[in-house]
Amino acid sequence: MAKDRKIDMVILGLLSHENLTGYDIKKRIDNGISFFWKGSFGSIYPALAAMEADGLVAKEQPLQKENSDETPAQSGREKIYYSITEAGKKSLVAWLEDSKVTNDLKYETLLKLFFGGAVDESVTLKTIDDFEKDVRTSLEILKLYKARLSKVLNEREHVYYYLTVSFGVETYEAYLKWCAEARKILSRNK
Amino acid sequence: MAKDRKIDMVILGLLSHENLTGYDIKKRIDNGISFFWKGSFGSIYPALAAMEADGLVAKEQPLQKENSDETPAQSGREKIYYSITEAGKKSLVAWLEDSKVTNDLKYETLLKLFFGGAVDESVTLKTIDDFEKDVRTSLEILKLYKARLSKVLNEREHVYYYLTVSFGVETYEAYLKWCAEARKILSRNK
DNA sequence: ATCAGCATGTAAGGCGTTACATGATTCA
DNA sequence: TGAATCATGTAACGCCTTACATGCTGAT
Repeated sequence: MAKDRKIDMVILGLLSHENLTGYDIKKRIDNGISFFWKGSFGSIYPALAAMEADGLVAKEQPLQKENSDETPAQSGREKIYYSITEAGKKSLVAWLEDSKVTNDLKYETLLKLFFGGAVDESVTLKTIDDFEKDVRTSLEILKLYKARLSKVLNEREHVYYYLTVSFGVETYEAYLKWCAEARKILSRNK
Repeated sequence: MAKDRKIDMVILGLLSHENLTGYDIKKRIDNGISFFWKGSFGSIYPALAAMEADGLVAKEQPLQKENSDETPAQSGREKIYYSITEAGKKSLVAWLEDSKVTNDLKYETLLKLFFGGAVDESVTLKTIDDFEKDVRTSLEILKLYKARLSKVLNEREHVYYYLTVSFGVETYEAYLKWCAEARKILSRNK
């Protein structure tokens, strides 16, 4: 009930660095933070519209094309850049300073594991293998990011990105450790 | 769009062990698997009703009270036990065997960290401290569970529960390790 | 020429939360 | 007597996903 759309904060946070289009925002989410947050066009565009109405973001005036004497429209899909307003910055800071957080985790993998008693052990082992494969792939990418970022840690802006990636590496390595243990225990009990 | 209500599987999984009321189901979720899955009454009761209509679960005939000559109703809130049907078991197994899983993680803590550049470092350090406090509390409980369960690992039914708890312990310990690292890096850059 | 990627948006509908309504029983 | 816990359910509403609609641009 309480207005709680976190996607708003993601957008404001990204816009606090640079002006972006809705499409850009989607790419930033997918490439940078997708391992702990997701967002779809169906949530981004409506959020941008709502926040513009609330004065938290503003459409950037596109540069006037000099060699056009007619109406500036007529083009189909044109980029719309958004910027964060002062009110938007205040809203972002208020959220950052609010100590209330909800970390909402839904591991379907663990759910399947928890109810593994209803099927043959091989089914559960397959679930673990699939999970492990995904984790290995993601972990490699995260490690690349981490290595790259560790070289520019002196620049303050990169520290926060580095720390989230580092979080990913730590948890994913814990996942792998657990996968090995789980496989051992399940095999032992055969 | 595709019918994908995971709460159904949680309920079917729990009912595959024993007959339960909606209230019991809520308690099982809260006490046993809340660190990787959540469920509210507002989702449990409608799911039970829908699954009963679909023949996946059935209302258990409550035992007839012997010393009641009148209509068996008249009592206000009476427990309603549900059992899993054969169709329900099939549905549960089909889900367990389906290799498609989605682990949906939303860490608001990491989101706040990622955008920490917009506020003073002390704010971000506070976010980390709060997170760490929660993790420590939960970890202690998980460790108790793990110790208790490790003693009954020979009984097959406990293995799956043990493994999910073990997952929790591994990841929570990784969280703590990360908290220490994060604090160090943030302080260093002051 | 056609496909992938760029780009913005809407529509339908599922899923889930919070708050509310109701009432019994147990315990301090 | 009053609070907490047990117990079932509904109502309102918010958030998000998926699929669809539309069309440009650049590379193969």
